[in-house]
This record gives sequence, C-alpha cells and structure tokens, in this order.
Amino acid sequence: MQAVGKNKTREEKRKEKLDIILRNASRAFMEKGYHKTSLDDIAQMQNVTKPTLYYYIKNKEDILVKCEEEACLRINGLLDEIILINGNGFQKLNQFVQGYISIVTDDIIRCHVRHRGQMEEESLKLKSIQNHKDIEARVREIIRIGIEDGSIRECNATILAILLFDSLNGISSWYKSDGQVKSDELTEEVLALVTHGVIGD
Amino acid sequence: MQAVGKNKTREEKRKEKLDIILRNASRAFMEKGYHKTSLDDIAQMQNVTKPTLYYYIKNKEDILVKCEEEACLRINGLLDEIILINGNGFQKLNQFVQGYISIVTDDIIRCHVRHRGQMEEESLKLKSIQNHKDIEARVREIIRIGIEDGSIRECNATILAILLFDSLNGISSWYKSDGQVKSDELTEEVLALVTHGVIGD
DNA sequence: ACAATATGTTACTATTCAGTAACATATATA
DNA sequence: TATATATGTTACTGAATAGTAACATATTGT
Repeated sequence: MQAVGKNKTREEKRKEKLDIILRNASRAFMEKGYHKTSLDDIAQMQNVTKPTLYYYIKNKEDILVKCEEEACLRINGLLDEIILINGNGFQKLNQFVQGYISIVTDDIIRCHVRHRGQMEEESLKLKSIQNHKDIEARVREIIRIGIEDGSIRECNATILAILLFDSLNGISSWYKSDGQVKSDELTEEVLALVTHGVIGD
Repeated sequence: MQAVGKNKTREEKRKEKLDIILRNASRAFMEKGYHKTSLDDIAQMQNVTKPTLYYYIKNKEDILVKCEEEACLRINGLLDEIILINGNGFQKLNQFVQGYISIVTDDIIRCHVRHRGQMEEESLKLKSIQNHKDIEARVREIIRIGIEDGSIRECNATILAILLFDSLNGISSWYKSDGQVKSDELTEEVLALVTHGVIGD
C-alpha cells in the first residue's frame, strides 16, 4: 500500500495491455468483422491464450463497450474544449469537424463507430445508443448557437447533425493514413463542403 | 413449353417468394444483424423450414448478393436516367441525390448498404466492392461535368463523392417512414446542405 | 392418366467458438 | 522468507447454426 510507485507500474502495465487488446481487437473487427473474429484470434495477436483475455475484459462484447468508453471520452473532451473557445457557432462547428476527423481515424474509435448500438445485451445497446444521442445533442446545440448568431443559415439542426455525423463517421471506414487522400486535404475539403456546399460561383 | 402462360405464373410465384425472402431477411438483418439472424429465423417468417430456403438461395451469403444485385440495378437505372436528362452537372447531381434518397429507404437496399463489401467469400467481396466503386465513379463523372460547366465549384470530386455517399447511405440506417422526419423535408434539407453548406447569409 | 419437375419436410452432421474449471507460476508486499 | 494476489495455461463444455441427405407431396405439360 505504501509503495504506490510499484503498484502504479503494475496498474500501468495492466492498462497498456488492455489498450493493446482493444487496439488489436479493433483492427481485427474492422478487417474481418466482429463475428468472424474469435477471441482466440485476438489472444494470438498478443501471444497469450484466450482465458488470459478474461483477466482484462468481461467478455467479447466488453471489448466494444471499452472502445465506446474511450471514444466517448475523446469526443466529449473535444466538445468540452470547443464550448470554451471564443467564436461564433459556425467557428465552433468548424473546430468540431476538424477535431473529429483526427479522432475518427484512430483504430479504437473506428471500431466504436462501426459497432456502436450493436451490442447483444439490451442494456448495453441502449446505453450505446444514448451515448451517441447525447453527443449528437451537443453538436445540435452548437448548430443552434450558430443559427442564432447568424453564422449558420436557417436549417433543421437535427437533420444537419445526423448528415454531418454520417459523413464524418464514414471517414473512419475508408480513410487510411497511408492512402491517397492526405489528412490535411481531407479536412480542407470537408470544411469547404460543409461550409459552402457544392454550388459553383 | 407451349403453355408459356402457366410457366410464367410459376416463375412469377418463384420471383415473388424470393422477393419476400429477401425482404424479410433484410429486415431481420437490419434489426438483429446478419450473424444474429439464423436461416431458421428467416424461414419461420415465411412459414417454411430452413431447407426450403435453399431452393431459392444458394446459401446465407447469397441473400446479400441478391440484395446487392437488386440495389445495383436500381441505382444504375437512376444514373442511366440522369445522364440522359438535360441540365448541367449541378442539376444532374441534384437529381441523383433526390432519386437516391427514395431508393435508399427500401428494405432490400438498406440491407445492401449496410452489408456491402462484407461477404466472406473473397470473390464475392471483391465484386461487391467493385460494384460500389463503379457507381461511385459514375457519380464522380457527374461531379466533373458540373465542375467543367461551372455549376459545381472546384473541389476534389473523389472526396465529395465519398462524403456524399456516406451521408446518403447513412440515411438508410436511421430513416423510418413512420418517424419524425418527413421524406420531403429530408430531401429538401439534404439538397440545401449539399448545395449551399451551412454558412449563414 | 402419367411422367417429370418443382417444392417442401424431418432428421441429421459437422463445425465454430464463447465461456469456465482447475491448475501453475510470477511478482509484490509485509 | 512467507503470503497474497496478479497473471497465465491446458483442457474442457455447451450451445448455436449453416448446410445436407433422404424422403414426401404437389403441380405442370404431354
């Protein structure tokens, strides 16, 4: 109890191992799909056996839950920052888009985006759906701020928020950091599209 | 052979039954997910037994393939029409968005959108991916036409097409014909967003 | 009526895989 | 050093379920 330093090292190791499990599982889920990826597959990636995983996760579904927790932390953290910054609604929305794109290309978040709301246990499923609803509500709020201050045109904030999330979340399934589309260009194009649409001059 | 009328009736019945199978399967896949829906589940919806399904489909995965065929027919049909109509690139793109929204709310197409590119058999998977690539290329072509005639602003046609498809396909997973958002309003809002973006006056 | 074909059933096989029990070892703390 | 706890293994069970074989009936064209 006194030697907190050593304890922490052990806890840190634990967290690191959990993170590796989540990361490997996420990658496998994205490549082969959740149901086609067995816990044995995931265990092998860590060079451990399946029962060892149960020291870090409750069950297979818990991997999705833990990915979701991580994702919610990061997304809500971004929103917390954005609420505080100076700027009108449009500027806040721009900040969000920019921040979200960088978040959504992380493997754990990609896994969350693809599997959210698909848990088998009903309570987990409902919680997952609610988590996203809460985040969507916060973005809707930003949009409303923008509409009120005139920086965003009159529109249905609900539909806008949904469409925005669909395209941003979509990025998580096709974007490859080593692919043709460069991160900066992607962000620029998305911001331009969201801002001005497609109409010619 | 001579009594074609009766033969056709049988063929029609067959097609109708296949359509019902695809429709019921699609709904079940959307609600419970592909892997959590057994062929027994699907058979029960038709009041038949599992082996009967194999008279209409090759295997479980074939349901996805047949949904995809249907989807490609409808989407490419829409694109065929749009190429022919008069109007600049922007107008063509608008037509596409409008038509695609009405297509993407059909159960079979929703099923396709959610499961495309996720077949287990490699050749089917590749074909599915290629099918979508081809459609995306046709939309990119429309965008390029618009950029050339000045009706669409200079932008990365590839990224625009992807983002557009992501939001339009997203509709298939949340839109309910009996929900709050009315079809007309949705189309209007999407067109306004795609056209002008979010920027205030 | 009578073949041929389409449509359907019951009963089974074979496989995959999440989760667990029982046992073994390493590490930290007192 | 002794003890508790964390971390890991091997070997198993139990359930789900895709697909098939063998058999039964209905429908259609000749």
